[in-house]
Amino acid sequence: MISNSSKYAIKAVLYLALHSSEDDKIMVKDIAEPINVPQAYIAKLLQELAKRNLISSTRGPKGGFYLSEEDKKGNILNIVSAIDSEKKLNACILSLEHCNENKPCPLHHIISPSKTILMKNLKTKTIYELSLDVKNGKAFLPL
Amino acid sequence: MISNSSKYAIKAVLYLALHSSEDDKIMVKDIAEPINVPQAYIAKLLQELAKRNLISSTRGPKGGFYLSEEDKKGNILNIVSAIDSEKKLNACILSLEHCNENKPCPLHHIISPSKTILMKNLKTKTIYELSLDVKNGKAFLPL
DNA sequence: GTTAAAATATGACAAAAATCATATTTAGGA
DNA sequence: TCCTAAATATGATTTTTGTCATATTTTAAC
Repeated sequence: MISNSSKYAIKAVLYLALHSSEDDKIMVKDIAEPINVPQAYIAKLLQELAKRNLISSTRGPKGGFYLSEEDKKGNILNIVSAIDSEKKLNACILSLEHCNENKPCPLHHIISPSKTILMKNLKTKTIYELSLDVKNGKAFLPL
Repeated sequence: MISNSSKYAIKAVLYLALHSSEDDKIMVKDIAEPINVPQAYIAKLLQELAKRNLISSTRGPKGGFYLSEEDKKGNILNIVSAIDSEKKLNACILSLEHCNENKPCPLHHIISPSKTILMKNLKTKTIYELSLDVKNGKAFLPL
């Protein structure tokens, strides 16, 4: 339901939230190591996020990836949606089709509460707020 | 987190719960079609479940798969565990390591409530109870 | 016992996801 | 303006997952 790629992307974005700014861009090679994801792999993911304006980047010397103030207002669900396909996300965790509150499949009531909560939580907090938790010692890195 | 194979297995088991008994075994070819899963594929999955005693089977003429009374007391989590690896199941939905209540990663509180609920729900109801929901019109098939 | 009907075991093949490699484009600084 | 440092684009390779095929074993019925 949530791919490995998404998880890597989340790691990278949180890393950027904590360590980058418009004047302090970070190159892929300096992101890959601390978050423990292969460089070529995370590069591809970051490029995709940049293309969708979820993170920012500039090329050339002194270039790199960073989060603008606007970017920091984004949420985790945005990241996951960008990497995984929309369909996968909306699918029931057990991918049952034609299944809803009115005409539930036998598993609907088993699955749907957790899905509802997950979706809500994934978009409630901003990237910025999540990074604050780390600064305040309420949460810990590395992931 | 929950593979396609698991979902197919669940479908098949629910089908067996509704249509089979010790005196009424069902051959793979008669399961594959109604649940809309390739025969050779579901066969492999059912064999795995049978090996782990989550469902029952006998070979030869008049043979087939079925659920014993004991089998019907099982839950969905058993099925999923048998097909997907233990590690995958226990992993955080975002597969963050070394992450717990005391030392949560930034996403822990976003993820863990939904995971807790899912795990609980997956083992609360028995296969039998789920099949009753269908008989009573509280839930609907096919999935 | 022999036969036929079923599951079982094994493994080949295909598709998708994850990983890695390389050539191209852009931007800053000498 | 030219060189170099960075992202970007593209796509090749590997691994995992899903799908299919076939030979073997077991069991019931005659």
